[in-house]
Amino acid sequence: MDVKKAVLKANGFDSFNPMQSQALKKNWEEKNLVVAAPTASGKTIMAEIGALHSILQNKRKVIYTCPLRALASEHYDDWKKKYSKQFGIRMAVSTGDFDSSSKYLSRYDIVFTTYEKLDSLIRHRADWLSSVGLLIIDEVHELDSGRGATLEVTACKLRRMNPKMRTLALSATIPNAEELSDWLEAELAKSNYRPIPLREGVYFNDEIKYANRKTESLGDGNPVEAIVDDTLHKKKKQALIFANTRRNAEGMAKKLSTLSEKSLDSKEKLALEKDAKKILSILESPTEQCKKLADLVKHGAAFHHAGLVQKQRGIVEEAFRENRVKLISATPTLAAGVNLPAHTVVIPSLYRFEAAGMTRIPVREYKQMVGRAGRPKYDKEGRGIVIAKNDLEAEEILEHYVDGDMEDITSKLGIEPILRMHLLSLIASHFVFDLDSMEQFFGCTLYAKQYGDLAELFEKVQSILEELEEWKFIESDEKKIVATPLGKRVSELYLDPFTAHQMVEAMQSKRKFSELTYLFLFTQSSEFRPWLGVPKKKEPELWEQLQLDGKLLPVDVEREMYFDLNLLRKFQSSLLLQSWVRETSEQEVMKEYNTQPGILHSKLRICDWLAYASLELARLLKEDKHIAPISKLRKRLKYGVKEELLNLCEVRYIGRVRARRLWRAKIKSVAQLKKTDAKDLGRILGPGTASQIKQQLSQKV
DNA sequence: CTACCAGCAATGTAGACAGCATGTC
DNA sequence: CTACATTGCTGGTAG
Repeated sequence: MDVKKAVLKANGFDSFNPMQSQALKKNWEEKNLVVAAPTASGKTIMAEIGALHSILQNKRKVIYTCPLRALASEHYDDWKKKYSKQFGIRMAVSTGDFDSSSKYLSRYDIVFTTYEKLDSLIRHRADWLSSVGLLIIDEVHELDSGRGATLEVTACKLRRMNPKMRTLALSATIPNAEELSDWLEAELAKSNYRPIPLREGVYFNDEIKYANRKTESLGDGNPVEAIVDDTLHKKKKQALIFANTRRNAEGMAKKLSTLSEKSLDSKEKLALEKDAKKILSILESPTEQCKKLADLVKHGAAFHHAGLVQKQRGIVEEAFRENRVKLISATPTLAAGVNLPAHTVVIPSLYRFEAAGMTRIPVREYKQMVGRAGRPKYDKEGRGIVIAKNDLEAEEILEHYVDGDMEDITSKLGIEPILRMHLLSLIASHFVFDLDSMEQFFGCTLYAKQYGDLAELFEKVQSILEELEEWKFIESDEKKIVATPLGKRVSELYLDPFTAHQMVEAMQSKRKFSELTYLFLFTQSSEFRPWLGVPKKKEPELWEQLQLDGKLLPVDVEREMYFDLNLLRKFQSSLLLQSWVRETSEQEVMKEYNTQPGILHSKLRICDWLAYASLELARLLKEDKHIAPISKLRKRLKYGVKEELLNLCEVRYIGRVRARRLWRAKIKSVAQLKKTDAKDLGRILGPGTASQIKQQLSQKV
């Protein structure tokens, strides 16, 4: 069977594009391969060919790994549609989000994971991993990011476990791609090809100056409005605007909604009304943000950022894909996230706030955003336009961003807190058991390739080892290093060893624990970062409360207030959670803590994981007194309820709102619920829900 | 004395991965 | 370091 032909057919193409032909000339069937090409150049086709070849020809499993859960499931859906039935290929997703129970993963031919989940699978010693024939690493340039060390270590682990495994890495067009292919002992295929031509330009003084220095005049007025007006009305296309803050994204969408409204026909308006309604119905009661978004969507505009709940993001994305929503104004969520191209991409500012203050974004990120321009099958070309403040800046942007090279990729393995976590996992999984094996392992990293000298790294490693030993996660003598059972569990739970140490210390202490003690234990961890911001105005009040509640916290407040710059933010984060489990309405929580639904949800998710992890540690350490309180707290966090409602929440279709409503109607337990007449129940919860619940309760008996 | 406003200072700022076992309003 | 929009405060002025 000809794999190449099959892939072409599945994608509806007659022939390969120049980038793909070039890559296929390499010895991809035998050797490792790095493909460095622009976003949307059809790199995935290479992955598909590689995967099919490995499964059908070599009868070996494939792992596809990438930085985002959404990306993993997007590819899963797509590949499943194209190949699953036709070739009898079994596929599964394994991310923290959606897990096809790890045990059964061995039955599948392709497993889609995130870098972290793949690492976690290795930590859990999934034995099928050693029968993998091909590892596909998407977005390898992520090696340079904060999560790069995880990818680096994970790739090294898997390659060492599995010397016969081949590696296929897909990268942006970075200048030092050779270095990367050297590290992976791979062939390199580098290309600048784009199926849909991209015209990059800079807007200033009512005109766009393109890379070839040709210009296009637009109407005058506000730059973004002029470009969007041109895109929506003159060209009848869609626009994507990348704002640098959430507030900007919302403001921009609002300002531009008068433009998008003009390009809607009555059918679209009708469908948008439905979208708006859906957006409003997702939370227990619509927050300000929901109303704002719903209102904009009616006008064919939307914003998109992490403050939105996943489902709302999904609605916006779908409405854009189906061309009802004409413009989206988004933060970088959309640049690296799901594939949502638009004819024209506008970048109002290349600056973004970071720890160091306002800084200009890397060229790589600019290319990432601009790469979203041009919808396959709809557009003949795409446009990526930056707004400049003056002539000088316009020219400078053309040089540095449009014509410029992306930054080199450098290993981030040396970052200490992350190194600490991976070092423990290496020991726990027996990749490292003495100094020799340690040198061997780190010798295979990109870090070693780039820095040559490992002395500096080993100095850090040495001090980390001492720490880990002090915390009783490892034991070592002259000859060997081994992980303790505690250390092994910490590695499996995927905790930062320091977090685990703090949990252990606190739980083994004599202190009394209250709800807030546990919550702070979770929020103080590095996993919880970033902590909620504390408005200056609120600071004095919060310090005062910290003095009052200080005794409840598992830290020495008197001391930490001088050493820990984030103490107040951690404290406030734990108050947010406390407020949630005390049944403050979502709307009120948002207002009081100046946050957004999407943020609350993601924090709750993290907290649930930390709570589970602390529970596991308590079990292992036989600190039984913590088991019941943490279990209870976990459930309360899940539902956002006081303890008294937990019983009712056990029932499906009953969450925080309905449980409280029942309680007020004097129905306080499942037992009482069973005794309640269906009609009475209907009066409290509505007839539909009542019958669903009744049905469920009768089945359980 | 008060209502109002220009002008300037202060303020705040993106995203997202990990465990485990199944079902919200 | 290389931003910028929004909010809040101050002091001045007109009425």
